[in-house]
Amino acid sequence: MKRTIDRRAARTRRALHEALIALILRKGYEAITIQDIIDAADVGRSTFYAHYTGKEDLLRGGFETLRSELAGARQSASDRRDAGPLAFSLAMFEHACRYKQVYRALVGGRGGTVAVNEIRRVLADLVQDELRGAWDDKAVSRELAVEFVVSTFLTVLTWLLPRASKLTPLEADQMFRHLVIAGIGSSIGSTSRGAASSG
Amino acid sequence: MKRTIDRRAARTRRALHEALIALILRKGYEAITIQDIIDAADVGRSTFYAHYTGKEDLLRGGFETLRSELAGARQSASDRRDAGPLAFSLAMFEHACRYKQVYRALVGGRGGTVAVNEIRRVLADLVQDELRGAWDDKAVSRELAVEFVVSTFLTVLTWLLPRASKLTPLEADQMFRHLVIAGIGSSIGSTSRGAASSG
DNA sequence: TGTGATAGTGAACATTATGTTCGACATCGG
DNA sequence: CCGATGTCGAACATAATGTTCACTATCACA
Repeated sequence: MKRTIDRRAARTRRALHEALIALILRKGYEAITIQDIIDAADVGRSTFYAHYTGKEDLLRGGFETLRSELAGARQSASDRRDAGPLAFSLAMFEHACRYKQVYRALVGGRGGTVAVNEIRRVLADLVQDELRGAWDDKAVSRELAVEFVVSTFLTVLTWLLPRASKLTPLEADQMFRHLVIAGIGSSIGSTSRGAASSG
Repeated sequence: MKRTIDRRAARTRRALHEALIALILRKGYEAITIQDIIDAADVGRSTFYAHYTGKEDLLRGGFETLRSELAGARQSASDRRDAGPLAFSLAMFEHACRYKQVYRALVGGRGGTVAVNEIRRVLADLVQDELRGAWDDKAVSRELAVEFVVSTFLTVLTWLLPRASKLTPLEADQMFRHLVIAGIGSSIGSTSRGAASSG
């Protein structure tokens, strides 16, 4: 079988991904058509479909790099032992800060669904790893906790992106951790019955 | 001007909404075309566009009833004063439980984006109301807190729906409150830093 | 019950995007 | 150099969208 990828194929794929990003920045994900992409990438129509099944497929492919970057960041963080649990978050906020433009274009518009779902999956895998072996709760299953962590992260991220003029990744990370670990119980004065009284 | 809606118009709109729900249950939101809808509703094509700008618009319209139902439920709950803050959640879980089929079809598939966003908006308004006047936190703004509550609610809901064979709305509500108010701090070695190093 | 206003019909049309096919050509790796 | 593989690009089939228009049905109201 073929082990190494043909240069031409690699070139084509790279061109397509770059074109996609450029287009996302220019007009947002949703408005992009296949025609736009292959024009920008200077690639034949049939060639496109030889590689990807559609816009969505192409976008998804672009997240492989993110996945490995994050995995690496998390690894080194947990090696240094300076981040405690949820070590991924700071790395992710930093990543988002660096590629802010792309993130905003992806997450902002409502076309972001595909992208957000993909990010969600990448994160879910990471969090799953981190919570493994350190879970002790009768009220909430670990699966749900993973979803909770991921969705809170994304909430903070998408809330931040349109306003992230001066917020540093570190501050963002602190807000995230505050919410995820302590909830908002300390911030609403009212006493709630039965809510936090599990155990 | 016209205050009361013409019977014919009302009839048409109702037919369209019913058709949409039926179709959502049968084949999922995303796969539905305008043609499907007007066939099922037995309505002329031009008539459809005289009332709605598209599928999405039609769907959105259907949430007006949800909005008022929830507002009512929340009102009576806060009248009885038996729910503390976040009074909406139990009502919403009950609503979701009653219309489980529809919710599953809407939230489950990835076509659910439009629906989920709409639910998100309805909820955000409610939560906004409930958190008004009772917010005291330096670390997290109220706006973000609203987003946090809503997204946590939706996380619990979407996590529950595919498995909600035996969960009661009350139990769901407790999980939700636990997460939102106390976070997961008590379940992981929150301040410890060795907890996550599983490898 | 008649009448003007309003709503609905449905086929035709323009438009836009998708995804496939195929013969000819280019480039790769060996 | 050669066979395998990738690319081109135009043509095609398909499918959905949204608009138009002349005609018909129904409504609200006097």
